[in-house]
Amino acid sequence: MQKTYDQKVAEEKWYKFWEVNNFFKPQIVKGEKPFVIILPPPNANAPLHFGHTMYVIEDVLIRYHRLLGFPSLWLPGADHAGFETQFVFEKHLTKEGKSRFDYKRETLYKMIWDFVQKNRPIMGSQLRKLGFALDWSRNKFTLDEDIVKIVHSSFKKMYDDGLVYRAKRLVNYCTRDGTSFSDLEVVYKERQSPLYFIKYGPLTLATTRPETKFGDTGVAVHPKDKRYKKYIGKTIEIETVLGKAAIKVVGDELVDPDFGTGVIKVTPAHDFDDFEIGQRHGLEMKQVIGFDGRLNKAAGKFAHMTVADARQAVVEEMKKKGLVEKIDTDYKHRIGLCYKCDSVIEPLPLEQWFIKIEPLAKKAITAVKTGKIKIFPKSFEKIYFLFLKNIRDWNISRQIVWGIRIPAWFCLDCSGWTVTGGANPDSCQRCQSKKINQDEDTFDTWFSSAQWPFATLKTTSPGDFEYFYPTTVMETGYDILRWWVARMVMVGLYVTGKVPFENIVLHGLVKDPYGKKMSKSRGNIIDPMELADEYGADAVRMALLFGTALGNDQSLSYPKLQAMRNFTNKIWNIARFVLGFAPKDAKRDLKVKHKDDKWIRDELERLIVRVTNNLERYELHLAVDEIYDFVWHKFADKYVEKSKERRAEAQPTLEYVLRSVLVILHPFMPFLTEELYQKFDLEKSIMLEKWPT
RNA sequence: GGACUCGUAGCUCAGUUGGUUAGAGCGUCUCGUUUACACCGAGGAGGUCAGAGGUUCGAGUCCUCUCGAGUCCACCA
Repeated sequence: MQKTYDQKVAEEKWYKFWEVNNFFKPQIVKGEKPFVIILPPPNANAPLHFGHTMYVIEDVLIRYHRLLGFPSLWLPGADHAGFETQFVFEKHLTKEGKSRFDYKRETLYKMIWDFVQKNRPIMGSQLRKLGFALDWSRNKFTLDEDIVKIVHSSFKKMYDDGLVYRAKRLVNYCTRDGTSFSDLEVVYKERQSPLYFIKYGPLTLATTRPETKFGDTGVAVHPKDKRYKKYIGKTIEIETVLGKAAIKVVGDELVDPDFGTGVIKVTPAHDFDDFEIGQRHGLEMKQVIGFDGRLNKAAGKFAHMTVADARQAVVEEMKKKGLVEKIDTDYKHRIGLCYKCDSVIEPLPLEQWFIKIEPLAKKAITAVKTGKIKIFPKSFEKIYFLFLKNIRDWNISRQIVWGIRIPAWFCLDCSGWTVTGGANPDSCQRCQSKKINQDEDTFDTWFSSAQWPFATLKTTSPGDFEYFYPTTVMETGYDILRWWVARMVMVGLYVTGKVPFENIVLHGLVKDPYGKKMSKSRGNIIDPMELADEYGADAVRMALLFGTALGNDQSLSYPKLQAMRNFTNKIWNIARFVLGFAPKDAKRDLKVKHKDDKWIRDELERLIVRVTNNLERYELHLAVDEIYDFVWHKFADKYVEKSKERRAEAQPTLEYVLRSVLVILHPFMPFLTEELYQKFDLEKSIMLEKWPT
């Protein structure tokens, strides 16, 4: 045996070997329960980041269950990640002096598609580099045609069941570019603008936007504000520039009693906070600014003015009527600007698709309460329940191109909608008019990813869904428990009638060595692939598991990486010692007589029990700790040392323990263990071994 | 503002349902150049488990409060 372990050679050699021999493909055995994990699909737009290395937990579970003899499937895929991908792509366009508005919808979509396809092989090779036992023959993408079909049909089912409705929701709209923008695209800047103190009947309120007052449908104060408590729930008479009006006063926590006078006007159609307040108190939404950036006829004589002109005109008129108490000209606040043209972003109400989520949420709560789904660590159940109990209807429309287009057609004649399972209708379902246009919007990315467990299995091999669904474990970061995991439960239950997975396993975040979140803007991103090159994939895997309890965050630790690299070296050298002994000299007497042999075999037995128990509870860090301690301090330091005095007699035990250790360690360190296992000349892969009991 | 997590040896973190002298890795100190390994071995030092109070025969582990760190949500993915 070589003096040192060459991890690079081993990593490439064995992954190819496993893949070529189809070891990652499960053998379907009817009647036998399979073990199934669907890989949380990484965003297809970028290489893997450190968060993705936590997939190692899934790999350990998959490899462990394969050794136990379960037909085990780990299904890979990629997510189109709507907003984020389009945003990243536009940054590339900007570098070339272009923007998304230079292209037609279809062209833009195709360009992003190509951009994403270019990245996908990189991602694939990275997942391989880390040794992940993924069944590549079942690889899926959220925009695969067959997946899209399923997403469409789920939407249709919801629509037919009356779970889908249209409602207005505010979007960031640039009236100059004539389009809406995602939050990522809005640039917030500090601006100085006059703060007007305006008389509203008995009250005085402060606002920077007097021109939107025609859209006011309420006045809000803090519910505990003693000054105004008596007005809450009452309707007050106010004098306005357009004459007398009546308006309701509501109490809402959102109001800051210390700001201005502690009274704000509520304009649900033109302010995000006001929209929230309006929703809570059932206030009407009255649009006064149009998509052309001008006031509409609700503004009376101010109609057709631009927002800026109207503001001045309204203030002048108010001054004349004595409605302006004072003007604070020093007021500074953050204002949203269009990242492209620097215009002020106008929050405007746009009709969008919503899903009535409460009935689905109730079933998702029950699934966990009754134990059909278990959450590890259990403490996350609280968050899960809290989210589902307070859930609000799900807005699934997105005003972007990169995504699955919503299969709904609007009729210009009867204003009705025709929703299909994807097919293009030739006429309106309601009035048979041919004048129909498909909705421009695409689905929220989470709407498709919420269907991932069944959408994937329904579109791989025939019979897959019936055999592998419900899946066994959904393992992912706790940060997307609500956005993704809870929604998978809801939509999965709704569409298939079954839970999408039986266990939810949540891991924590990987932060930089100083405990800070890794992010591009901080510039503290560490490439996991570089570390895998330096320390070896096995060591990186172990370092991620060692010493971090499930669900807890960890800071990347170089000492830990070193320790695990040293551990690989230790095992390599134990093997060198054990296998370096000429086998012909060994007494093949398997009867254990010596107390040392008995001791180490007992210890091994105990280790197996503990590791097995810890794996069953998803306590991987404890399993790793047990193995580390056994291998280094019991096997190497004690048994191997003492065996030197009676080498021939100890040889069978040395070999036996080493081989068992390799099998136990294989889920954690697949490359090293395969490399060493091969030295036993057993002419098979360690992946075909049995988990010792 | 709401919720959650964390605060245990110099550093990074473990410590299942409360139960004997609180553990690991790294670092540190002493010794050791024994042919598996210096990416090593033998041994040692180091903690009033953030603070205060409470429940209990017994608390790092449960409850309350205080202080500190971080994350999520409140707008969005």
